[in-house]
Amino acid sequence: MRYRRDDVVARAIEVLDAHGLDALSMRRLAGDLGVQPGALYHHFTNKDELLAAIADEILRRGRRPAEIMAWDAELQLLALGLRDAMRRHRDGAVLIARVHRADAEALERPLRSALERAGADDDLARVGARTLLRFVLSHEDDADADFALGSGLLLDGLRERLRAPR
Amino acid sequence: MRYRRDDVVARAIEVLDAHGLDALSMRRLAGDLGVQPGALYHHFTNKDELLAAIADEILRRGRRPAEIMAWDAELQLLALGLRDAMRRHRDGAVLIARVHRADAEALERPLRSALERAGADDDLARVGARTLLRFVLSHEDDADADFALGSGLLLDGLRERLRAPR
DNA sequence: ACCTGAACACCGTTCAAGT
DNA sequence: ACCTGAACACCGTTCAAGT
Repeated sequence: MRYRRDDVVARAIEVLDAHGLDALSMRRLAGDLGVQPGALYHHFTNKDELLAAIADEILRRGRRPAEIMAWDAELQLLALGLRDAMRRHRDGAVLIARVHRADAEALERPLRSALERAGADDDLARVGARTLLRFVLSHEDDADADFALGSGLLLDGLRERLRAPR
Repeated sequence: MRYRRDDVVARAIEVLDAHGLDALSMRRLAGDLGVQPGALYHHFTNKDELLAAIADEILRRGRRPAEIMAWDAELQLLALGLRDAMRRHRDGAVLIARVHRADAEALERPLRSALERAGADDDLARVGARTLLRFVLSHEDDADADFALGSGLLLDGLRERLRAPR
């Protein structure tokens, strides 16, 4: 049995969906692949790197093409796309939030640049993007209506500040 | 060596502060107390219950007396108090966020009732409280200015909806 | 009421050696 | 390039038995 890195990630996502993040151990995954635990360390230097690769793949699958639209509609679309991607997998939000703690930059960038194009200064763009992102990551289990209301609150706050740009 | 539940919690908080949440294992804590691992299960049915007791104690120490004030000032004060309490301990936010996932009710209640007194309907009070709480829990490491800006965004959004209560 | 001793069923990680 | 075999240093939890 011989695998490439991508095969391992794909199988890891299957284990995640079938049994959850708690069950996704290096040993369990190795056993599932019919391979010794140590073999995984040929593909990943440690478990965190495996989890990061899983998060990448989940987000890659959920990515939508960029469009030209108003900043608040774009922000809403980005947030919804992220929510959809992470909800496609068991424990998806917990996994992505965990990886995001190690590397916040990649996920925040598109949100931040949308705010910058709307005229937000550096602080507002950075904090606005971060706040919205963390909101999305922490609302996996909420009803769609609650999600809409909560993100609406944030967008209202942002509109308030962008309406009169000093 | 004989301990009561409170002694164990107090010592657990010391281990947390000195070595972090990752190092806070049942075995490590038992060793620190000079006791066998199994002894801890006389005081707590499992590790989650120990963590919940730690979170309780941290929040209890940080609690402030209620005052009569405007709803938005009260919300701000509650958020700041929670932030202060959790920042007094290493990994405090991660710990409390984890416990909060199991029991959201207790932490959200004071925020929700402040919003209800301000005239918010059930949905707005529930979602507003939850959003603000999760914001606080996910911003442990942020600068004070970023925290103020981010919570300001949320409060603006709430004010917008409470100004014209239908 | 609180603890010991000992076990059960797991973890992540390393590394020489094999193909 | 990818894997085996085997080890190291850990986990959480249970439970009969002791004081």
